[in-house]
Amino acid sequence: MDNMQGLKRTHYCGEVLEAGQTVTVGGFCDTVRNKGGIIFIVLRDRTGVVQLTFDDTTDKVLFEKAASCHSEYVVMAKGEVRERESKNDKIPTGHVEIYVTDLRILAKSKTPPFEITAETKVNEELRLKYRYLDLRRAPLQQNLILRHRIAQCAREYFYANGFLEIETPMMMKSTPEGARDYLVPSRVHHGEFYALPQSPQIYKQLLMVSGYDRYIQLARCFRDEDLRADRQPEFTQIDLEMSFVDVDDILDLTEGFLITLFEKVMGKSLKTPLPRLTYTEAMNRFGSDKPDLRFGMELCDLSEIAAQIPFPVFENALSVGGTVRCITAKNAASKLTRKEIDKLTEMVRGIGAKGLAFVRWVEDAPACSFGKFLQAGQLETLLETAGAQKGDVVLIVADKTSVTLPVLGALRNHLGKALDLIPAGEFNFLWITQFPFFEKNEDTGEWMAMHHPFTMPMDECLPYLDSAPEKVFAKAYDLVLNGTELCSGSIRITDYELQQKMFEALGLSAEEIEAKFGFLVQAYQYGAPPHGGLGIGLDRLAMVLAEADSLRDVVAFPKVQNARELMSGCPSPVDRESLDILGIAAVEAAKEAQ
RNA sequence: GGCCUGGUAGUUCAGUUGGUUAGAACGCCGCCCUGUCACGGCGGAGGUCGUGGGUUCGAGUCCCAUCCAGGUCGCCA
Repeated sequence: MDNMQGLKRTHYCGEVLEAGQTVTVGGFCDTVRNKGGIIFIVLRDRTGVVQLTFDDTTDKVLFEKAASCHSEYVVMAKGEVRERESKNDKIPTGHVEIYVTDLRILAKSKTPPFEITAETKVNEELRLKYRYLDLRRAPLQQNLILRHRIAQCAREYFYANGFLEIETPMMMKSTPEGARDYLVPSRVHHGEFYALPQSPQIYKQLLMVSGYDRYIQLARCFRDEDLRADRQPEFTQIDLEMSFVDVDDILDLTEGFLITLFEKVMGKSLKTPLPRLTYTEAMNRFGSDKPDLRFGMELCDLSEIAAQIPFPVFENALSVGGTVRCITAKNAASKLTRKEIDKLTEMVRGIGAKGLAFVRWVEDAPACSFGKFLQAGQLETLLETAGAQKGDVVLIVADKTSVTLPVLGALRNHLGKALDLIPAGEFNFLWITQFPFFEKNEDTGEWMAMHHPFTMPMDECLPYLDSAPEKVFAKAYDLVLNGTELCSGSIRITDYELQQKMFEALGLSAEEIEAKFGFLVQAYQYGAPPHGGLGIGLDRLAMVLAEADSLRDVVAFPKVQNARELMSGCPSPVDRESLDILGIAAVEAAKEAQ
């Protein structure tokens, strides 16, 4: 094995070089093409590739060394840049090569378990086990570089706007509301636990009480809940909080960041102001509080005409105060065959609907799943209300409003993908505002806080706090990008009396308030400026901007669905002694699993 | 916890109604080749068919259980 004594890297592989330069590069051997009398080695680093060339006319020892190189060997090479005899237009450095005079093999490599190529069909499980090799692939490197640039842009923008970066604790008090906490046992206090933060929420609010006025942190957050493609148990938020602001101030400043981000990182301009929909409007029009606005297919209310039709499904829904609504898939009759609609029915049953009624308008005779209940003219009225024409398919859900809207929303998303309605390369932001303050638990009939209990109700809703919870809306807002919830925030309650009232409205006893939030409630009695903030999901933002399908593509070392990390295998059992120190009894099941 | 999908050389896949020695491509190893760049030519090695049971004269194939991975519902104030 060689060392790099006497060599100093002068260039990255992806830099475009000029003939005549003497350069030194380092990287991984991508491919080694040995033609017998001439050897080409494609050398790769995070910036790109460059071709190293050797021939056997000058230095036999050097040539033999080049011949001994294999994929993923780590080498440094010094040589003279020259124009290629045969150029390759497909790569940026394809017109030059480095004619090597000094080659150092710095590390050999076993044959990797899969080929390190940009495009890959290799099973993700294997790639995650060898994550450090997968991360050598250009697409993942590009994603992590993009993520870095987003983070850099965020820091620069918010620093320039007077924000201070302040770290908040990773070990904090467990608060049983909301998501499940990851717990950290205390060695000093057996039987007591820290929690990893689900978000720095409480601390950043206290920083406002302390007068720091504008705070930002790229905050690691932890939630012990099941994973999804867009949910990892640990993630990063661009977390901020500001004093002396109301909703619009925060939205405007955030939009300013997005404009800068798109200009600097994506090289695109962003149209602002971003659209703002109230929660109610978003639910009614798109069946979702995070609608994807890259395509239409809005929901349509058919309740009025449905009330005239003696179809038991409609009658049942309307009789319990429900609703009948539809979406219309334009020109989809040929794709959405009867069989396909059956599949959709199966799908909506899986998410809570009892079924799916439809009108499939092929040729001159619309086929209607409830045709035998129709009287003359009713189908025409229904189709007209739905805005349907020949070739369209109208998909109808009749149920409680709380079922109908989200089911149609999910169906809309499904069809958007299935019918290829979503344009590529488009970034569609919108704000969702005026969230309901409370939501009713369908089973118990109790009103629960939709957001955390420090969220400020809208000023005009304050009179209804006790009398009409359904009329109370929150100074809370979400940012949505292409159907993904990117961030969430609110104006916080700073008034002690109002905070007490909120806790009471949520059914918390004085003892519970004191035990859970005593320190916070106390803090707010010493003068709290009005404040609010939000947290932007850095991982999700990177995922959408990278046009990746999963957070795993923008997180260096992600966890899989069961929250395991396949490379290291964590979580893992610990020895008896470690548990004893922490005062934790061994789990029999864990022993048996050994 | 529920539902759906998948697991066969290092990798990606094929494998007929259950029937001889489980195939291909890429990768890997060896030899040849002075302009390759998806290099080429010749030759070669490489398999506990996820695991454990069962049915059968006979199981990659059928049945049961289980593990792993992905998606999704519940869950995520």
